[in-house]
Formats: sequence, structure tokens, C-alpha cells
Amino acid sequence: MKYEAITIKDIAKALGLATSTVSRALKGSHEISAETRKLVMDYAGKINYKPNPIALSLKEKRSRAIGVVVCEFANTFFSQVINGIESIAYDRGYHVIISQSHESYEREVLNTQQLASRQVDGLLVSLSTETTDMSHFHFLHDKGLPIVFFDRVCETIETHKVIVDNFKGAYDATCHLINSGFKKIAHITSSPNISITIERLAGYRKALEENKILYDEGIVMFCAHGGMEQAEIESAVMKILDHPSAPDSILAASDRISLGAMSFLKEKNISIPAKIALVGFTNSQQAGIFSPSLTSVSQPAFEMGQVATEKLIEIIESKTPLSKFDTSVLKTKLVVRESSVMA
Amino acid sequence: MKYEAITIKDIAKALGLATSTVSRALKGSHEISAETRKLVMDYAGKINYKPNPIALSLKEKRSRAIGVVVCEFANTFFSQVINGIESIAYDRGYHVIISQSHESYEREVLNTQQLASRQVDGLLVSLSTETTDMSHFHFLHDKGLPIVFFDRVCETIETHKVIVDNFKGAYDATCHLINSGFKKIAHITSSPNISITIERLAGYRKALEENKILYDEGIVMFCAHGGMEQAEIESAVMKILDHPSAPDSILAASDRISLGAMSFLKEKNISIPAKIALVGFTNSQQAGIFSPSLTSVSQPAFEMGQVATEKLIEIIESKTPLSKFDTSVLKTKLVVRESSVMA
DNA sequence: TATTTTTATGCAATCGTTTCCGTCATTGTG
DNA sequence: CACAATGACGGAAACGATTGCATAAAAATA
Repeated sequence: MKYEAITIKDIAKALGLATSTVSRALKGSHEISAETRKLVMDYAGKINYKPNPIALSLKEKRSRAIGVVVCEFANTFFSQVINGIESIAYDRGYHVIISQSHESYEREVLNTQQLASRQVDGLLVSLSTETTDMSHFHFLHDKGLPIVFFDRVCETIETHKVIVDNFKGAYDATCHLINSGFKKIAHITSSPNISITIERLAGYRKALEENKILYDEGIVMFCAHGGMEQAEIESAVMKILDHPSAPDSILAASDRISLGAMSFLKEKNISIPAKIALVGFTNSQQAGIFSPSLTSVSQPAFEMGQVATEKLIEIIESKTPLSKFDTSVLKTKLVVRESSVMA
Repeated sequence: MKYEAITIKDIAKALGLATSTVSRALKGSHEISAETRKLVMDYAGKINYKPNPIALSLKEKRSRAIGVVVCEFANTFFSQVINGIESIAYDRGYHVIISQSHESYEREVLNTQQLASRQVDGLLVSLSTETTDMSHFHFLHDKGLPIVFFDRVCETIETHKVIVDNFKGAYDATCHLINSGFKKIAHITSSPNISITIERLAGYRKALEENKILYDEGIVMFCAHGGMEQAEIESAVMKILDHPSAPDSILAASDRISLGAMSFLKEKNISIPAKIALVGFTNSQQAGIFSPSLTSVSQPAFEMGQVATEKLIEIIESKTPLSKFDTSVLKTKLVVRESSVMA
């Protein structure tokens, strides 16, 4: 079952013209007489001619497609980023192909290669937690494929990057806990090898230091899979609860970890914030209807998607190879709710 | 900045063969000698040759792309459906292009046309709440473009459809409320013109009827935009609360409406379920950590995406036009939590 | 009027791949 | 030995669109 589209040949035949004439008329070339142009335009409009984008892609060696590599989009943060991406991409005439790594290095590599062989014009990438070897991106980048990283960026590739001020986000959240009277603040974070983990950890440490609180490695927990497995979150929470120093609060460094930790604490009937306070990085619109409502660091996800896409299209459409790249740093926002305020 | 891929011509030139020979060797044609085939295969492997999918698409008149039309994917239900879609599509060698209507008829039409002109091989569609005129789908369907509807389906097009048992979902939820002692059950639902609204309303009415509870139009609220605007949900909740018959419970018919209603009730400090009970259709994994935890009708969203995609690929790849189409009906599951259980 | 310039259009190559058809050499058959 | 059958490969068209070049007619110039 094929559905046959109208081609330029059909128009040419119907009007007794050459395809080249039709093509030129359609683009309003000046070397076509006004009457021929009108004739062609009118007829094309009448039969609803639409150029075949595949033929165009082949000719122009560009697909007008952007590939997106994220860990997953059933995640408020990333789905908002993707909304931002689409809002710009569609406006600029690109379509968007999304692939999910589910935090697996192997799938990330596969997806990336898939997209590249699909001839995407550029890639928008947020690394998986497992990724330490970036050679699949280096390879493509060296070949000239435009890439922009967002959120979880790759330090070793020189290109545009878009992140939030993770340091300040974690710093503000930690200071808030300290100012609310909490003294022993644990930290559950993602895989130690991704950029956001490092930056958030640094912000956390800085806040402790400024407030003369000793940094204690024993209550900083890393989730190798970024919380994709609820078990790793639960184990982290358990270790914190069982820790001899009796932490009174937790800073959770990602959407998944925040929600997973909250869910586990609730299941175990551990009262928040009485027994332990919780501040999470999350973009969930539901943070307010949780029990208790969750104090959170929220990120301008939609904007991040927009900026990243604009930057990518800038690279794609630039005539000459860019030599200067920048890293856009967006602001986070701390929203204080019940989970971090002592009764 | 272009990144030049290796073509069959490069191989032909390097090996002193014709492109036709290389092409045949690569597909293991029997009319190529074993040695030539090996030569070509080895060389292609060595230089990592990948066929150009765009050229293939042009030749074969198929894009190996599936278009998805949904209202939005920053919605747990749809993001799960899309995960199901991708899981099948990628396995079968298709890529997926997603577009969001944001419940706007106009954008749905635009997106659909966009996808069609992008030469997708088929369409996976869930209608927007605004849509009453389906002619954009009729047009494409008549031209032979394979379409499968899921969730919010179009009755007037004969094709495969995948839905859940909306009638039973609403019926079970309503019966549960009745059995829990609630007597005056309001219903907040989506736009009256989409299939799920009609089916869920019917299930709700059936349950009332069987329990000899009078159906009261005054406490059934429709949200024209399916809850895309929080205001319409809030107005519906207000009307229910102010209704002279003093409803004691609400059945919310969608993800957005459930969460929106809950959020509003919480904001207004209206206690659930003491003042009013709430049962919602939602696939949010966070239903359990809401305050109170939310009794919900959850749908096999992932599976729905899988089934729909399999059905679509079946149509796409069938040699002869199909004449028999079916509607797959999946089961919903009622999860009872705190929001519908009297203290 | 003869020549140049301009205008409007057609022809053909191109993008990367497949595939129909033709061709050459080798082998088999009568 | 003559001819057909087979095997192995090359040439070229095709998919739909663009574009450099050629060319015809018309207009402008000498």
C-alpha cells in the first residue's frame, strides 16, 4: 500500500514543460517568465504539490533532522527539555528524532551510531550515567558532525554546551538546609563520572565548608545508574539512616533520586522532615502535592532545550566552521516547601 | 561543515568494480562469485561502510519512519505509550518522529500534514480533545497511508485501533467508591467528543444505575481542553463543591485532571477523602507519594504503544491491502490507596 | 541587415542505491 | 564443432529534485 505523491515531473508533464523549468518557477527564479511562473504556481497549488523531502535531502546532503540522545524522557526534566527542543526545531524546519539510552553506555553508543547513519544534521546530547568513554562522540565530532551537549556534558569535546548552574543549585539547597537548622546533611547523587554530579557535589561541599561543617564521605552516596534502579536509591537511603553520625537531612541530586528517596521513606513510614529532611532536584510539577510537599531545586528545562537547539542550528547552518564555542549557564531556582522545614 | 560518508562508489572505485557489482555483493546476491563477494564484504567492513538511508528511501519510496501524533508527552501516560512504541519500532528498523498537538485541533492538522509530507510510512495517532473533524486523517487514509489509532480513536476510519477497556475502568472505579460508602459521586472528564470520554462516562453511569443511584448531569463536568488549562479543572472542582447536592467524591477521567484536581484541593486545604474522596485515571508512578496517596485507574500504556506499533507495521509491510481490521482492548487496573477510603 | 545580447527554456548530470538488461567468456550439449 | 546455456559482471536507468550549461527565439545594438 503506497501512497503516491505528486512530483515535479507530474507538473512538468501536465504543463508541457521541463522539470527544470518547473523547479525554477517554484522557487521564483528570475529567469522564468512571469506567466510561466504563475502557470506553474497555480497548478502546483491546485494539485497540492509538496516537494519530496527525501529527494531534497539526497541532493543537498542534509536531512533537516536533529537527533536527540537522552537517558529517558519519561522524566519530567527531560520531557521539558525536549519540549523546548521541539519548539525551536519545528520553527526552523527541522524534525526531531529522539533516542533513549536508559542510562546504558552500550545503548547510548548504538543510538548515536543509528542517528549518525540516519544522516541527522546534528546531535543534541546528554550523557548517560554509565558513560566514561566518549570516543563515539569524538569520532563523529572529528568528522564534522555538529554536536551540542546539554545538562550532562562532555568536557573533552570543544563545542557549545548548555548547563544550569549546578554548583549554585546544590550550594543554595545546602545552605537552606543549614539555615533551617539541619546539621548533618547527607547527599545522594548520581554516577560520579558525569558533570552534574561533580558540580553539585562541589556546591554541596562549598556550603558545608562555609558553614564550618565537616565533609563526611560516609554520608555521600553515589548511584551508579543514576537511580534507574530503585534498589540503588533504597540502599543509599538505608545506609544514610543507619549511619552512626545520624544524618538529619538529605540532598538528592536528581529527579529520579528525589522521587525514589521520597517514595521509599514514605513506604518505610519515616517521617519527613521530623526524622529526616529532604531537598531534591526535581522538575516534577507534582512536587507540591507530595506528602509532605517537596522542597526542590528546579531547573529551566524548557529553556535549556531551546538554547541547546538554537546553538546546534547555529553550528549546522554556519557556512564556515566555528572556532569559538560557549557554555551557556542557566539559573536554578530553589522552591522551599514542607519537606525541609522543621515543624 | 559536512561530514562525508563512504558510498558504494568509493568501494567500487577502490576495488575496480562496478557499483552494481558492489551492491549485489553486499546483499549476497548469487550472481556474484564467492571471491568477489568476500573481497567486497571485507573491504566494506574495513572502511565501515553504511548504506545511505536517504538514498534507499528515495529508491524504495519508503522512509522507515513512523510518525506519532499525541497531545503531549510530558504526561506519564503518553510518555509510557511512546516508550512502548519505540521499543518495537527500533527493533523493526523504524525510527520514530513524535509531534505534539497540545490538545489543539489546528496543531494536530499541521503536525499530521508535516509528517505526511515528511514521507512517513505510517501514523500512530491519539486525537486531540478539540478534534471533531477528522477529514485530515480521512484524506491521508484514503490515499493509502497506514494509520493506527490508540487511546483516543476515530470511529469513522476503518483501521486497527488500540484502546483500554475504558468502560470497565470507570465502572470499577465508580463501584469501588460506592462500595466504600460514597453516595454522591461527581465526575470530571475530558472533552465530550473524544472516545475515551464517552466510554468512561458510560461506565460511570452503568455503575450508578446498577446501584440505583440517580445520574445527575449537574455533577458531571467536561473540560474542553482535557485539562491542559488548570483553570478549567479548578472551575469544575469548584462547581462540584458548591453543588447543592453536596457530592462526597469525584471520579477524574484523565491523568491531567486527576493531578490538577488533587493539586487544587490541596491548595484549598480541602481534605481528601474526609471532605471529598478522589479516584483518578493516572499512570503517574508518584500516585503513591501524593498526600494522600491517590487511588487510581492505571492503564497498560507501554503495552498499548507496543501493540499499536506492531499493528501499524503489519499494515505497512503487508503486500496486499488489508481488509480486516481489529480493535485491541487492553485491561485497566484499579489501585486502591488512601484518597478513596474513609478514615 | 548582421551581429550581439538578453530572455526563457530544455538537457543532462548529480546525490547514493537498486535493478533491468546486455555482454563477454566459459562450460555443456548434441 | 557449432550453438545454447550458464555464470559473472558492467552499463545505464530510475527514484525526485536542483543546477550548470547549452540553445532557441526575441530584442537590442551596430
